Amino acid sequence: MPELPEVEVVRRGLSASATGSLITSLLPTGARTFRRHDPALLDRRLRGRRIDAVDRHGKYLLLRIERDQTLVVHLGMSGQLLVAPAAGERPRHTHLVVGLGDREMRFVDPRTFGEVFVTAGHGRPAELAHLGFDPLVDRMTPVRFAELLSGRRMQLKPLLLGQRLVAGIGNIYADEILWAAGLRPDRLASDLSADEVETLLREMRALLRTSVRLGGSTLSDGQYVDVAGAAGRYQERHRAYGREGAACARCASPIIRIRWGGRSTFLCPECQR
DNA sequence: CAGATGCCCTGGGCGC
DNA sequence: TGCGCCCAGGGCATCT
Repeated sequence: MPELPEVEVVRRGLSASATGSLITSLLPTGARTFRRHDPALLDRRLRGRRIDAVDRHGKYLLLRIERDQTLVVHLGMSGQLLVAPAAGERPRHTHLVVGLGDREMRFVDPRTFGEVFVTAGHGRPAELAHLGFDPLVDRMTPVRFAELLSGRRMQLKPLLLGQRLVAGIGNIYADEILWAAGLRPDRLASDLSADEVETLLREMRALLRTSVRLGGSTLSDGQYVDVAGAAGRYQERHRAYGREGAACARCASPIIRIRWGGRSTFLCPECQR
């Protein structure tokens, strides 16, 4: 489940290995991967051009291509971007191959929740206009964050997951951030004190940064890996997600799991308030 | 407009 | 060993 830290680790890997590379071919094969436009557009807009830079907003990767094009990639639930020698065998569920001379970038996505599209310009794509701020890229002050929260009579977890307020947080990091901030997932955003708002913002940034530093979270399904195929280590630092029945690292009470909005939520019922 | 629900999809784990 | 079932959940459409 690639969320912001995992996508950032992929971004760094791509930035290091693909920046400056010439796109020599494009082979889009996955029908569901290309749902915004005709996949033939990729070849017309990108072939023969270089990759200038790799940016990210929330869970979206933004590959900046010469002559004002952006290749947007969302990994969805099971997507991987792998850079490998072009000679090697491609994994099952490879839906796009971007030729980079004697290497290639492969978009692999068994569950096809991911998406790829091309858009004009090097700013924030219009398709991503609905996204909120990125906690590691955009400037955000506690005062401004408090303003954004004060108008929302929404519970914290669905608000963090919604992408409209803040972009990049999914189910794992929502639970981890709320545990770190000591806040219950069903607290209303508009009811937080100034101190709680500040704690939430601080813990969100610190935790996401630490996860990036440790290479993100690779769960037991081994689904998430970086561009070279290596797993992350942040799952060893999880304090709530996936820890039903384990002792809370802060108060030693058992972590509980509840079904909420059709998905799992892990929390400490004692010290998250 | 917030909030709930269902759908898309495959692989892995589990019970029998 | 095999089969059916359930679960993982991001984003979006649809409805109230």
